[in-house]
Parts: sequence; structure tokens; C-alpha cells
Amino acid sequence: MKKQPPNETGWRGSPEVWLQAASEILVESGVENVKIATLAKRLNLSRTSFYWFFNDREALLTALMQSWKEKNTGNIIRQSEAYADSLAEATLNIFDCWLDNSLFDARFEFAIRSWSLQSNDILAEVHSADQLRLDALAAMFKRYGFNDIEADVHARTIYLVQIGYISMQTQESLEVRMQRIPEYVKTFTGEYPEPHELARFHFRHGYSGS
Amino acid sequence: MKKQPPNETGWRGSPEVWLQAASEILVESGVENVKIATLAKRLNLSRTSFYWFFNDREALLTALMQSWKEKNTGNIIRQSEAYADSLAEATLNIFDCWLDNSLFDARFEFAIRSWSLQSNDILAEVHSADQLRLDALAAMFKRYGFNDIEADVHARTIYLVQIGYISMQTQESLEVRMQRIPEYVKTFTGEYPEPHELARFHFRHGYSGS
DNA sequence: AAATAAATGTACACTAGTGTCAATAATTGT
DNA sequence: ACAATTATTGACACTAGTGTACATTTATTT
Repeated sequence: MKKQPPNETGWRGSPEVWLQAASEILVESGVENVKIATLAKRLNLSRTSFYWFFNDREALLTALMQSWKEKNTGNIIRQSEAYADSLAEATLNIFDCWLDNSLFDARFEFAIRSWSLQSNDILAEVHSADQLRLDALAAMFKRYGFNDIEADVHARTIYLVQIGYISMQTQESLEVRMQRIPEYVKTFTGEYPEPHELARFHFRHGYSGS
Repeated sequence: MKKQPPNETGWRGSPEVWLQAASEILVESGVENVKIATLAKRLNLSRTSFYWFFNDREALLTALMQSWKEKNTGNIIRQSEAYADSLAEATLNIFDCWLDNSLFDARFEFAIRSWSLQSNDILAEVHSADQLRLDALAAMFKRYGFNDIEADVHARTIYLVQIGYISMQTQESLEVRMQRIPEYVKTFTGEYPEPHELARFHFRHGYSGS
């Protein structure tokens, strides 16, 4: 209900609040439901005042796409380059993205991908993001001695499992997901994580289970 | 352009042709573009004659969903139960689905998943399909000696990589995809396929590369 | 070839969305 | 305090889609 910047001015509307509302609707129910009337109702503003901030609906959608580009891809690349003592630890660094919503927004990701079915412009953006991410992951595996094809397939496996998971739109508790982690690390890298690596991972995700 | 059954009757329209056209549009550009006017144009029929075969657009969409349910899930389960001498061969049986469009329609799958963002009814169907498929795959791994958690994670890995791949909407040649196969088998099962297993796999997909 | 059933088409009513405009209100700068 | 700027609004015109009514045409059956 609150605006992001604690209301500097007395104006109710701003590009930001419209964009924020659009983003929420996008994630909840897809682009085709990002309708100006709906957003206006949610913001308690008149529908037409939207046009003061954006030229048209198209401009809003463009801004939405832009905001996705800035967020999701950058963090995967950063995590793939983070410090790690072992391949297992490097893999856990990637897993951070899947568990920490501030690093990677899975629902946003899914909404954008669904959108890409309707628009070639969006599809092109998605393809380019996929390529950047896969390249970064493959580079990570190469640093641990994998050859080209091995690195490629391992990068795909770790990345696609997550994209697939997002596409399932499952709601699971942290606990359920944590229990699969060691086995995933084993599958993706050939080795189980060390107890201390796992403990560090648990700690940074606020997990204190079994 | 041709009707599926070589035109038994002289009537041009039928539930089938409308459904077929709807399915094509769904796959090309998402549910929201499944519009009666569009289909009519594509079929060279009058828009209103649609209502002779279906009560309304809703009924068409229901039929579309039904046709997905009947196709995609059944074949994955069948392939997971197919005869195999080794785990590697069993895995290759699953891969058949990903390479043979008659076993599993990836674009249809993606369109349905995108649709599920807008409709809870569709989401429920998707969830139930996911569960059935994951269970069948886990059962397969258990037959080869995996324990519960191992089978679960391996089932997820093999399944989610494919769902993720679909979600990337990549267009790649058979050759490019084939080159990754042995490495995928190794990653998913721990062992490379035997040359004769791979040869059999190549043969049934009409591949005769390197 | 007449009767009937199946399929089509035209015209119309309705809804839900977009975007423009001119009037008005709130905020800010000087 | 008042002018300029920035934001907000309701009324209106337009478009694209759904679905209905009814007259018409085309195929099938007898």
C-alpha cells in the first residue's frame, strides 16, 4: 500500500507507482491483465491520469521489460563469479539465486517467459539473457577443469533445472527445498558438499533444520 | 490447408477443424490470441458459424485443454516404463520424448504453461500432470537401486531440464542436440551410454552424424 | 426432386478496453 | 500571494472483440 520512497511530494501518482503496480499484476496474472483500468483501481487513481506519466500502455510494458533486464541476469553472473574453495561451493553460490528472492525473482522470470510467446521483441530479450547466463555458468565449470562439452552440459543442467522449476510454479517450503540441495550438488558436480559448506549455505538462508 | 480426415462430407466446418486451428494459434502466440475472428479467417469460414459447433469461446478452450491432457502426459509415463537393459538405456527412452514430436509436443506444453499464469483451473491441471510425470520418473530410478531422495532428485533433474529447455524456446538442429546427449546421460545417471545403446538411439531418430 | 438437417452469413446489440481533451486542483518557486 | 508547474479528473470518441437472431444456402436422405 505504501509508496516506495516515503512520499516526498504530496502527489499520489508517479511513474514508479504505476510501474510497481504493473509489475505486481504481471507476476500475478500475465501481461494481458496489465490493464490501465485495473492498475488505476489498485492505486485509487483515475485511469486517465496514467497518461500523464506514460505515453501509452506500450511505454509501460517497455519499462517493465527494462526493469527485468536490469535485475535478474546481473545477479546470476555475479554469483557465478563469487569466491569459492570448491566446485560444490561454487554451485551453492548459484543456488543462492534460487532461494533468495532479492537475487532472482522467479515469478517475474516466469511472467516474462510467458509473455515471450506473444511478442518477438520479448522473445529476443529472453534469448539474449539465456545466452549470457549459460555462458557465465559454463565459464564457472571450466574454471574447475571441465572441457567444453562437459561445461556446456553442466551449465545447462544447473540452469535448466531452475528454469524448469520456475515453470512448474510450485510453492514449497524452504525445508522441503533444502532437503534436496546436497543431492542436487552431487548430481550437478559429482561430489556432495562438505558439511561446513552446507552449514554456511544453511546459515545464509536462515535455515536451521535437520 | 487440408482437413485431417480427407473430407468425408462436403461440409467445410467441424469441431475438429476449429479445434485444430485453435491449437495452432495457441502454440504460435498464446491463448489470448485464440480469437474466433482470427480462426475464422484462417479457415476461410464465417466467424459466426463457429457457434454451430461450440457454445462459446470457453467451450473451445476447454476442448483445447482436454486435448493436451490426453497427449503429453501419457507418453512420458509409457516411456518411463519401456524395456531397458541399463539405466543409461532407460534414460535414452525418456529422451525419445524430447526428440520425437509425436510423443511429446514441446510447444503445446509451453503454451499451456504460459496459460496457467492466467487461470487457476489450468494451473491445477498442470500441477497434476507434473506430479504424475515426476512420480513415473522417480519410480524408474528406484528400479535401478536409487533410494527415495536420490530418485526424487534425479527424476526432477531429468524432467526439469526438459521443461526448462522448452521454456527457452530454442530452435536447434537435431545434430546440435544429439551432441549433448551422452554427456546428459552421464550427468543424469553417472554413466555414459554404451556405443550400441547410443547407436540404437541415433537410429530411431534418423540421425547418422559423427 | 422434395424434405430435412447441417452449415453459413449479415446485421445488430453489447462489453471492455484504449487514448484524447479541456477543465480543474494541488504543489512549488519567487 | 500569485503565477507557473505538475498532477488529476470525467466526458467523449474509437476499436476490437463476443455472442444472438434470423434469413439463406448447401448437402444428405428418402
